[in-house]
Amino acid sequence: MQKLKGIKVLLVDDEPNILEFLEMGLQDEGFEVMTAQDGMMAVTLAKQFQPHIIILDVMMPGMDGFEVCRMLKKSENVAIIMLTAKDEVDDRVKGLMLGADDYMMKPFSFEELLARIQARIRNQFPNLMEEVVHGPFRIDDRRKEILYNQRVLELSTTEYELLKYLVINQGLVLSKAKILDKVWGYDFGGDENIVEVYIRSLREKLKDKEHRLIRTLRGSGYRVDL
Amino acid sequence: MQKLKGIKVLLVDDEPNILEFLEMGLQDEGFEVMTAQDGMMAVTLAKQFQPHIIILDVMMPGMDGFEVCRMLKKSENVAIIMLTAKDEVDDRVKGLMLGADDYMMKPFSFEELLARIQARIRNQFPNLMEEVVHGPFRIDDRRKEILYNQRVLELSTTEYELLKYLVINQGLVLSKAKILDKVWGYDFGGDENIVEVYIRSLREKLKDKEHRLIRTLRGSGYRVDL
DNA sequence: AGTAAATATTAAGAATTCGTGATAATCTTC
DNA sequence: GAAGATTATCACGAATTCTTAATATTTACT
Repeated sequence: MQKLKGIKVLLVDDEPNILEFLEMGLQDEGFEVMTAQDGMMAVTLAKQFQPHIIILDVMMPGMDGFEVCRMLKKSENVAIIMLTAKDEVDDRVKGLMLGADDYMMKPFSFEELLARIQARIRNQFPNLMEEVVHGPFRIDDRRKEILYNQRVLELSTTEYELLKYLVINQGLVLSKAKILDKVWGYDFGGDENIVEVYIRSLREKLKDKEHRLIRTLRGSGYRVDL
Repeated sequence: MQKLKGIKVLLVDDEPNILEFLEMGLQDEGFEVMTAQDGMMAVTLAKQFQPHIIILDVMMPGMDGFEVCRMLKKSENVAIIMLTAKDEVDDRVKGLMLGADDYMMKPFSFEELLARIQARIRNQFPNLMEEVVHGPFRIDDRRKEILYNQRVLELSTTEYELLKYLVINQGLVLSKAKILDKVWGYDFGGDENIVEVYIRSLREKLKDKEHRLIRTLRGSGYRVDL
């Protein structure tokens, strides 16, 4: 498995045992870890420590996880994974989770948490991975730039997000529904046609006239071949 | 002027005013700063945060500065500067200070503290010194001046702070929300438009007619390219 | 080949975001 | 307290981006 270097993780939970358990485990994996036991502390620490990712328990005395998530998402570029007990998950909670990037139900295995963290990092900070270069593509997320054959592509935000998603999942077939979910968000009401429109725009900018780079798999979706 | 980058400082004092004053000043100088208001917290934070240097007030309720110093010096590789009120300094205190690397008597000027910190760092972490020239920009934080191509820019305070923030984070995309947070403060109530207005003013003074120096990334923010 | 479904292409208008100049409010300085 | 600089607000036009919808083309299947 790939090792991530210099990734900062902030753990927030009111149970010291869990906190310590996770802290030791993550440090062992090479993460830089800090911990907070309540919401206020979490917000303060997040501003100071500037973590890449926050593992955030929903149920806490005082300011709860939702509140913390809302406050930080506004201004900080950080991935948030929410933790919740299994029996707390109803629709209301699910709704509130939406600000987060991912969520997990307790109890979970440490391996699972690790996998989720890696997935988040890959998604949100692909430049921190040792592998930033996907064939002729180079994704620089901090600059919000994608290079194709050493040339900067002039992309709108949506085009950028879409191409990034496609390239990162290079080799996989991605259905339009899935693309819509990931790039436009689960609550996008419009037609799937918009994906086609954007794919076309990307192909044009990539001079992919023959559709060899971004392949159409009729009935299944699209796939980037490198 | 030489600048220190990535130096972590932990401030420990029970007076929030002093704490805040020093924190802002040091952050302004480019240090990574965290704060603690009592001895217990200081020890906990020191273990997690692994600061290069600790500024430690002697007189605190609960665990006092000596105690904290003793505990940390045993196991952590950290420089400690102790702070004490002038009238507390007798021979007994001097004796106890010996564990520390340096000490200062209150009141002291910020400049003095800076000098001491720099001296300590030079001594204990000589490999961390760095020059602060960002391409054609030279930021002189003591004079609150920014030079662009050897010319002094005539900037208002806000313009100065904004340009400094942009230049220091050169190459990164900074959202307007984030800029507001960092330059105007988290509690600024107004509209994000003010960022646009100031960006415009900076572009004018930088003669950046083509927006090549300060680029707009529509929907994402701004980015300085050097 | 004929047909239906899926995808591609295009263009137009809706919506959003940004830039700009004017102006009001606030703070400084003499 | 007048003059000047600075900061903040506002409104509107310009520019870009997003979305939709209508039409064309391709593909799969009978």
